[in-house]
Amino acid sequence: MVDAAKRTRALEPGAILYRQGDDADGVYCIQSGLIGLRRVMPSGDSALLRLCTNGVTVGYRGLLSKRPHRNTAEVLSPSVVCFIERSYIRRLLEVNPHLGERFLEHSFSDLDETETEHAKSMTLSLKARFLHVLLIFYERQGYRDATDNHFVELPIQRVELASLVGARPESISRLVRNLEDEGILQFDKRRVRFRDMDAVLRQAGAQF
Amino acid sequence: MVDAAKRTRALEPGAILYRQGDDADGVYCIQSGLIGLRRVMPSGDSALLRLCTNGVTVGYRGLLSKRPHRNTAEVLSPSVVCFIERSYIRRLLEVNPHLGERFLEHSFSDLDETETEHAKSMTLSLKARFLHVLLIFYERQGYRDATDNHFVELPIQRVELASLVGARPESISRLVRNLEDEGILQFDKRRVRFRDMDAVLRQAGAQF
DNA sequence: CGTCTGGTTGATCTAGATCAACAGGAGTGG
DNA sequence: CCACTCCTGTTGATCTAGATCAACCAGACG
Repeated sequence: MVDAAKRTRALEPGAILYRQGDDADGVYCIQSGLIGLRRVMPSGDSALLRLCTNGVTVGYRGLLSKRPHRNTAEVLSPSVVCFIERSYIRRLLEVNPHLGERFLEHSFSDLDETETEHAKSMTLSLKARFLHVLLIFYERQGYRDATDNHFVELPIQRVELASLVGARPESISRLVRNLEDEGILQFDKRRVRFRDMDAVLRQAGAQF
Repeated sequence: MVDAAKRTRALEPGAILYRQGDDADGVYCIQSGLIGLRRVMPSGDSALLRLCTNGVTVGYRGLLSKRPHRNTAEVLSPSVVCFIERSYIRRLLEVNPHLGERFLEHSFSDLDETETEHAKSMTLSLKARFLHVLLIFYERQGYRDATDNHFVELPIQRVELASLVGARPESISRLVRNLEDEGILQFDKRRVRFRDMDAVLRQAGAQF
């Protein structure tokens, strides 16, 4: 019964959970890894709207609003994802009226995040926004080495990084170069070292 | 009883329903007019995130999530607004469990709108975004004259128009001039005439 | 009248886009 | 093992949308 309703899979980057425009047939609970929600515009270019990690559920909006998914959910780094069927969610909702509130909270937090991102994209420079995403990754995945230096391994490619802040990959390249020249960051492939955390916080607009 | 819990007022532009950071003490139901939700960034500059009109309720997120309001709700054109007290909403929620779902739907639609705006701000040009807001106003308030020309009366000032698309007022001025020179729009103070609706739709990115 | 507020205009500057070339792997296939 | 192509990222040269700064203008209003 539960076996039929729940399915857990390991997925590689590039895999698609659902596509913008599809009807929702369940929700996806992210056990580990990184999922990106992407919106493709009629013009053809796309924006990476949100990143989702451990413990986050995606696809619930399409399901509960009974409308097609507005975004495409795409695996960005190797992930383990649990799919839960529509019918099973329905039963859960009947049995546990509390669950509805949980979804409401989830929706509120998504709304918060999206509003904040939108406000930032309207007011902050590319540099500030880029530093902001680096800091978010650092918060989630960051670590320190023996000599207490701050590091993160970025889980996504440059193109995705660019699409996340609404820029072109070339601009990210140049920005990275500047930041290295300023001596506040150091990049080695996907590994980032924060050489001057204060400068980073300052230039990010210091909302941390 | 109800008199104490509900209060309807007429408000002039500039009035504030609640401020970003305030605790929520109720929700505001907009009977008529135009309310803007604004986010002020730590840097000091602000973005107009959303416009709300007839029949829309604002402030419910702060109330239901028991967190301070994230945005400031400000009257943009003369409005009639009904305030409903927290305690009253609570009672309604107990009596009518259906109301929770209504809020969930509302949150979903806010989320939809914000995501779409965010995606647009990341991919579309200022011109396209500006035309888009003009079209939204036209959808809501537009009319036609005797000879079937399309018109709207913009309910807000240039500064707000600018803040809505994340631009400076000067840029809006110049953009308006261009659009007039191209002959697709004509502005007289706050009245806009659509001289070539097809061109407008085309240049807006045609998501209508 | 002056002063204020909202809007326009001009001159200039710059962040970021665009276009094009190139470089380093990582496969893949002979 | 080498040659080939694909894929991601970097770099250079150039272009342009939009910001910035400053002046100015018209209407409202005391």
